[in-house]
Amino acid sequence: MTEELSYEVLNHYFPDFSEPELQSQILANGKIYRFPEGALIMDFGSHVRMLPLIIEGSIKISREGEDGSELFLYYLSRGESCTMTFSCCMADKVSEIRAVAEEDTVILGLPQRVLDEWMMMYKSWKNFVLQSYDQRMNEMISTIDQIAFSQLDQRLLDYLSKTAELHQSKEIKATHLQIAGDLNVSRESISRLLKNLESRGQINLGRNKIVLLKDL
Amino acid sequence: MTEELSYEVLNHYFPDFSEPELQSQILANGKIYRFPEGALIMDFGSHVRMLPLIIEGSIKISREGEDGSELFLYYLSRGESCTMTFSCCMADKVSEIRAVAEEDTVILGLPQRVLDEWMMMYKSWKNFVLQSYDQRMNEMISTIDQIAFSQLDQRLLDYLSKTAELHQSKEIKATHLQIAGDLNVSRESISRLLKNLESRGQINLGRNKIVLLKDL
DNA sequence: ATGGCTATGTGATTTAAATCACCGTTTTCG
DNA sequence: CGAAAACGGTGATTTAAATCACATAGCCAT
Repeated sequence: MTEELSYEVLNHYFPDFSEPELQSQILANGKIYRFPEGALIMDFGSHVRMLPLIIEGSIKISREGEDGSELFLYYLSRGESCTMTFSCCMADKVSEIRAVAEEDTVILGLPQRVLDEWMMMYKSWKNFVLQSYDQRMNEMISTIDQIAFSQLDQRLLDYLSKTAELHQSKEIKATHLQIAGDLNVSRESISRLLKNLESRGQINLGRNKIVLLKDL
Repeated sequence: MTEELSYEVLNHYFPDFSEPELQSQILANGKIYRFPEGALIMDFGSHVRMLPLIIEGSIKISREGEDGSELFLYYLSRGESCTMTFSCCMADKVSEIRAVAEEDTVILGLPQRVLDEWMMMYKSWKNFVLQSYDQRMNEMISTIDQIAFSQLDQRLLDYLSKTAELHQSKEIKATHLQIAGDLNVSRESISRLLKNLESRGQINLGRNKIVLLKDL
């Protein structure tokens, strides 16, 4: 959490940015930002003029319905970037999504201006951007699959395992209400399904806490 | 439907490809393919080595659930391209989606090899690719919104208006079963909702046919 | 026209999840 | 400390849509 921007940091978290010139450009133009857990990094409708690359920590991306309810889309973690933001910057549009720091998070912000220029100058930058798009596209498809084709119990299991994997821990720190919000369903449904999983020996429940037993 | 590949055709349908050199490259490397209405252009799991640009007609893109059921994602029409295919080509992966000709369709196929090269050579190509990603990303978000936040009646109305707009006609040629398939719901639900819309004076129903009155 | 598809209409029943209405328990904060 | 808020559990009821079970209507081919 005390990272300063340097060649070492850059090489460590983004080893794919291979061109030395790109590296100096990033160092020259990038700026480090820190967000404590829970901080709102970007919200629906806000203008963004900076692309965040995640150095340390992770970010939860979600979408808002008309009535203000929320839907979890995906997590971003170290070495990744926010493609939706890239789109926004390029087209100078307003954000379609909300980004909240899932843990204490350090990001490297790159100014709007350079993002497009670099596409035609540095192969590894271009590859990074295209790969990000591809990843996010696939996340979205998988989210659609879940909502359209799966029952709630499957969605819940998937959510639990994604979250456990992100934090590299079998113990998930969350309330039933938060989970229900992320999946855009009722709290009671989640409570009942969790109780069910517990009685089947798949998880242990505690206050603000869910422990996955076995491999989910 | 008798288009041959030429500068005129290219300039007409893809006026944004402004660099003369890019234009000759496209003419040199592109190949025209024709698909009759209903033809399967690409299927889940198939390998694609070509990016289709749509010259004439339109294509319906959908996603398949594990049980074989289908979900409509979006239409592509003239001047557009299939971003999902671009991703596949770049990463040499297998198709995640199905593409079916919605009408008689002419596409310009570009070989895998050139797609990436051109990104750093021609600004207008790079812009086209990034814009396509952005558009598709937004379509996906909107699909997610629909499934997650809307009731079936809203989804149906949205589907009907998208389809009417695509074909530039208030008359939609489809059976209730097809619509139900696209929305991944039961045929009976669609029949009942349509009957309802009819009784409220919003549409007229005929065999294999739905006519939108007013503006959807 | 007759018999056989395919499309549509509609009632009855079941189902997954939402909603409503409460509990008691744990945590937080004035 | 004690009150209020947050968290979690659980029954009862309602709801949107699926499913089941037919009926009827239009279309096509011999």
